Amino acid sequence: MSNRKIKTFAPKGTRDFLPVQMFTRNKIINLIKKIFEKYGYEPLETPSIERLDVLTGKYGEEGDQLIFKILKRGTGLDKVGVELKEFTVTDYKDIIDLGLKYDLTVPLCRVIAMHKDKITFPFKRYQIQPVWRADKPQKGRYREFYQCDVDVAGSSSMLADFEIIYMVYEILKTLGFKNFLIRINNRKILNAILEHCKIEQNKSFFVLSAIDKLDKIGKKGVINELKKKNINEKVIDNLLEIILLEGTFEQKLNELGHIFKENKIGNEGIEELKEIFYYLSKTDIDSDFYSLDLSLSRGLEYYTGPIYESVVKEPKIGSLTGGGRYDKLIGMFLGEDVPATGTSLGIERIIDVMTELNMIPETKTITKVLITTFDENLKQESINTTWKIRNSGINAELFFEPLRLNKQLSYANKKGIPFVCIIGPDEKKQNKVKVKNMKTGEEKLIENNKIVEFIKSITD
RNA sequence: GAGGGUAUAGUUCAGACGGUUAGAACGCCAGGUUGUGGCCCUGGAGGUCAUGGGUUCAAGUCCCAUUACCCUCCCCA
Repeated sequence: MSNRKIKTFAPKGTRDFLPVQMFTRNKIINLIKKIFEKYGYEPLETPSIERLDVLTGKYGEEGDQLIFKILKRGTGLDKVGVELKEFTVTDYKDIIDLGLKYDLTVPLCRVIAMHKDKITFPFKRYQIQPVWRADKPQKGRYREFYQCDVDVAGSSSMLADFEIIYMVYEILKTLGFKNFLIRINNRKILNAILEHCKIEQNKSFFVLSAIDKLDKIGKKGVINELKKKNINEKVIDNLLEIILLEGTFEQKLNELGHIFKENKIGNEGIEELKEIFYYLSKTDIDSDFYSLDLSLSRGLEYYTGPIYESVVKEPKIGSLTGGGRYDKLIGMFLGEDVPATGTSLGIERIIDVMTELNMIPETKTITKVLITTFDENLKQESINTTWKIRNSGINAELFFEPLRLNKQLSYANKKGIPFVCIIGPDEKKQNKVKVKNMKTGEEKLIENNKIVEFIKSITD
């Protein structure tokens, strides 16, 4: 053995998930999967890596920079000691051809374009996989994290958007969230507002991202931000007056209707939201859980219609889920537009928030029984009993080394295994197994041929 | 891309003005109990004080650089 140690640290923005953490992760993921499947959504997985041109140009300039890019084989740049004389990169494609996937929506679009003949539309799929962002990590933000997407492609119906929003509600509710808000808006309405306020196309991105910060930096903050971008004060006033419209969604939408008058895009957006809100109002969801929020814009460039995200007030961590309609994105791969809508659930953030709010009871182990090994002579007895219990479908662990009993019991105790089987000479003589309840300390001698039945009865 | 913080045992952290064998808690190992865990008691292992350089008679402590991680902004799940 070498006494040299490799310094251990996880790369920034990444984490190891130890068994105790995996239990809660799996629990949450399984619950989410079950709900997706209940609504008729089916699983999909795609590779970690994609061709770079599949990824770029979908997330905006900022997003493109955050894609992890992979050095092409054969550039020589991955070798040490090789002189690369007069090596000039004129195009990143010369040295990079692949990237790690940045989200699950773009790969979905690629899949739809590639396998259109095998897919029945509307295509309702869910996908739970890690994605990577070359970001600077901070609270609630990682460089490798799981996303969990549900989308429906091939339907323009607002029922699809409504169904997605309802699923988000059901998932958060089922996970135990009490206070959250699903904010809903529409890109068409935002575009109409920008048009109405006569904001130039090239400034629309800045304006939208400033407005999006409304609940974070307040009205004054937004005004400052917009002034910095040389937006005329009159325009700012006009803009904020609309964004800050008050009242129920109906009142807001009607007011927007008056403002837009003949604006076709704007009116389309209004009609879409009216439909979604109508469906929502007919459900069991308390209206406190969703609202029309005209300041919501969402960063990704590809959204074309209704957009939505869910947030919690405490702790401050950004959004838990986010999504919207993207009717043009698949067309970038296929050549013909396929309407689509969907959302992404941030599993990491959901878990972080649930942990911070103490919403997750700790699971120490999922093993129900430890079978101790008394000595070499009785080893086979323990093996037999272990397999008998396992074959009945109960999680059981066999202690391999015939160490002193206190070691074996201490192990069960530390791991939190609730029951222990002891098979020593006394038990063997009587053809019995001693079963100890680690919580109460109670012990019972059970007939060998009744052991499975007994374990079943106490572990249910 | 801009700014701030931190780096000492497996882990979380102490180490006033630089001064002799670097500490605690938890965890780990052994024993107290060779058929009984948790609690308690006793003992033990474990640190080139992130790396490299500098100042000094003397550096974990002061200075510089490097690296890593954390946090804030931008942006996002």
